[in-house]
Amino acid sequence: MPELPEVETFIRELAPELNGRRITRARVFWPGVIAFPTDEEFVTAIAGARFDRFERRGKYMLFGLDDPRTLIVHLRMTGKLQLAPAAGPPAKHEHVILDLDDGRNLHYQDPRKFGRFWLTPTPETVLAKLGPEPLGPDFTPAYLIDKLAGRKAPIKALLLDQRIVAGIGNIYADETLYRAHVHPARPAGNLRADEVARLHAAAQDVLQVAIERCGSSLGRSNLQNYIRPGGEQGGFQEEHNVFRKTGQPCPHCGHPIERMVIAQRSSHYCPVCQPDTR
DNA sequence: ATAAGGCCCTGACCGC
DNA sequence: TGCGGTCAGGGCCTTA
Repeated sequence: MPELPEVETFIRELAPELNGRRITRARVFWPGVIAFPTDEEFVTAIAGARFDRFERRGKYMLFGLDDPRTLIVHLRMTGKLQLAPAAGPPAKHEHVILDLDDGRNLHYQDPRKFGRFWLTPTPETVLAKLGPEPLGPDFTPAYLIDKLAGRKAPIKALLLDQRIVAGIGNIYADETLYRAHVHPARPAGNLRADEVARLHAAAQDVLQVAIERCGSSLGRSNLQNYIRPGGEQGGFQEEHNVFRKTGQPCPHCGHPIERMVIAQRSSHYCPVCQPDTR
């Protein structure tokens, strides 16, 4: 599932390919994917625009056009952008195709149909509720201590809350908690300051290395698997310690990794290295 | 304000 | 082999 490192990889790898390219035609095969404006308006309005800016905010991709507008894409669970030579009819689960002026197509595929596109001159309205970037200057230990203070929700749930910090999903929340030796179910407000500081550092370390490894490719099927825009896999799954490793030995102590559900999400942790001190 | 649960989606997987 | 039930989960919504 695409989280911050995967989305960052998409942007980094698409930017040099798309920069300066003009969209000659847009096709939408499932209207629900266009969150704003309507799908018909989207198709008309984006034709002729040229890509010239590329950013990421949390798990959102921002494609700036050569006018005040920005194309925003969120892949949610199973969305994929792939750059390929123009082909014939749309593949299965293909919801958007942008024809480029170099003869290639930008394909959007999403089996679960959770991902969304926005075309807007005011991207801040889409991104308004997001917390700070976890690798940016506003995400400090003091900030995190303040945001968690008094909260009774499990720390895992708050790491997933994009209003607190933007870009962490289920994979990197579990890996962060493991690295910080914090049990996922502990009430966030009960964490000591040094534990929150460890979480802050662990989140930054995990995300930084995951970006260097171009994200995590895993999943039970090719459909769900995260694939980079040119078709290559990421590499960080080889460095996962706990995520989807239930029953396998903890890399540190050897105790079997356990699984529990928190905030309706699977959580994987080592009960020895991440003691439950609730 | 916070916490918890439901919803959207569909392919994979499991048990019979 | 076929079939029904369950699971996966990001963001948004409703409820308490």
